[in-house]
Parts: sequence; C-alpha cells; structure tokens
Amino acid sequence: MTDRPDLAAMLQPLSRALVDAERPVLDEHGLTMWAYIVLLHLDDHPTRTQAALAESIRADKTRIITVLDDLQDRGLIAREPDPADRRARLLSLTPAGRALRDRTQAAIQRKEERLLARLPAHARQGFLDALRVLSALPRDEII
Amino acid sequence: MTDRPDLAAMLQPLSRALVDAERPVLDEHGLTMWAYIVLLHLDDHPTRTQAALAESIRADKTRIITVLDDLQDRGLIAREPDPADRRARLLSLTPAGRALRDRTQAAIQRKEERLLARLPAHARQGFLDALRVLSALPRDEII
DNA sequence: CTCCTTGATAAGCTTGTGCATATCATGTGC
DNA sequence: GCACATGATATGCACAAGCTTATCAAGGAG
Repeated sequence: MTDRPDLAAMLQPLSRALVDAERPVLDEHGLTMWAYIVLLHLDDHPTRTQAALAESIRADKTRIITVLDDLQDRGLIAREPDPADRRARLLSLTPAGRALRDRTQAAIQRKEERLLARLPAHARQGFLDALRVLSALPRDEII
Repeated sequence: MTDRPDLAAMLQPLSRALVDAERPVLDEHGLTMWAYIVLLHLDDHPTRTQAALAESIRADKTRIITVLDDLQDRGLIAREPDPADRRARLLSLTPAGRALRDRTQAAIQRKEERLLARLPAHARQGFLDALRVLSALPRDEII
C-alpha cells in the first residue's frame, strides 16, 4: 500500500469546505442545500414517488416534505397525483425551477472551476474521472 | 466549462458513504470518528493547545474535551500542562495510542484500497494527487 | 367486501453539534 | 499589584437530522 492519508480524512474536510463555500451562492439564489439537491436530482432523474426521491438523495422522507412544499409554493416544482396511482405524487421541475437550477449551478460551477484551476492537468482530469466513476457506484458498493 | 455534475454533489455523497463504511471498522477498534480524527491529527501535528487542535480538525473546542478525557483515561493520549504556560495542555500520542492508530488506519486503508481498485490507473493517480493538493490548501482558499 | 400494504403527511423523541456564557487558573502589560 | 487576555472546562440553548409512530388515502390479494 502506498503511503497516503486516509481517503475519508481528505474527502470529508474538502467536501465540507466546498459546501461551506457554496452556501452563500445558494443563499443568493434563495435555495437551501436540500432544495438545491432536489432541483438537481429532479432534472436528471424523473421521480415517481417522494419516498424514492428521499431515498436516492439520502434525505429523510418525512423531512423532505416541507422542502417540497416550499419549492411547490414558489412554483419551482410540480407535484401532481399520479393518475395511475393516486397515492403517489409525480414530481417534476417547472420551467422556473429549471431556470433557477441552471442559474444556480452555473454560479456554483464557476466557483468550482477556480478550485480545479489549482490542479495540474493530469490530476484535474483524473480527479473528475474518478469522481464520476465513484459517484456512479451504487451505495452498497462503496467499499 | 466542461459539462459535469457539481463537485460538491459528487464529493458529499461519496465521503458520506465512505464514512459510513468506515464506522464499523472504528467500532471494532473502539474508537469514535472524533477520537480517530484526534489520533490521526496528533500523530502528524504536535499540538500545543486543545483549542488549536479543535480548530484544525474543525471540532467544537468545548465538545472535544470529553473526547480527550476518554482517550486520556484509556491511556491513548497524554495531556500534560505545558511547563512554559501551565494553562495549556501539551497533547501527544502514547505508544498505545500510536499502535491503535496504526492498526485502525491499516484496516481502514485496506478497505479503501478495494475502492481505489475500481478506478483506471490514471484516474486513481490523478484522484490521489488532486486530493493531496486540495487537502493541503488552507481552508479559506477552498474557492 | 375485508385485510394488508404502500405513499404522503404530521408529530414527537433523540442525538450531534455549533454557539454563547460563565468560571477558574494562569499570563502579560501597565 | 491590578486589569485584562487567554486556555480549559461546564452548562445551556437552538437547530438540524435520523428514527419511530400514528393517521389517512388509495391500491391489491383473497
């Protein structure tokens, strides 16, 4: 084994610092972290039930409800009963939601690019490739 | 800007999953996450005051006290008044503390290696290089 | 139709943690 | 010597998050 610090010991402080750095951006756009995560996720993955959404973003299914209430009140998401199963609520981004998501993500990624710029090219590329691979792993395959 | 998910959106779940995966290992070794972080940090960075330790591991300086109490009771760290300033407590690992740290870290890194093995070589190297660079940045330079 | 399950929601409990305050011992500047 | 700052410690507040239970609506199996 090569001599290196623990992965988690490097990843955890880094992601904490990153989240801290992004909080002001989210504030400017009127989003909480959970709200932003919901917008991001709904854009990529159509989600049929709120419980499934909660599970896939690792949120508590009861706590996510007020977040969804708020997003819906502000016209950023739509939450309609599934005609096929009226217990479930079909979740989707509204155009306003998608626009806000895009603006917010652009601002966040602009900041992130400044961080990536500090990396040598090979590390930058490898870092992004590694993150993509590892992020795509199902949760129970992380070690 | 290349099209990619947010860094934080990839890093955060990954580091959360990693921490989850490591918790059983820590349990086996009788350490909490905070206790392990303290052991790791004391090994690398001699620390003169508890407040400085708390700051550098981003722990609350009042909350860290019970962690230190416990580590001291178990003979894993020494906490002696600084002869030059008897308000301060010089913190250091005992041999037992270092041994436990080493055993625990070896177990953790064995698991982490299995995760890294899933990455193509260039990504693995770039990932580790990037993490080293980014971890070395002072906190206020993270974006 | 009846029983059981599932989805959304509300409410409460508990834990972790960030933050503020207070106290006591010790140092330092004047 | 005295006022003030600093370090360790205890305590209490507030809030976020995970977990549990209960309720209601709706669906499915027998």
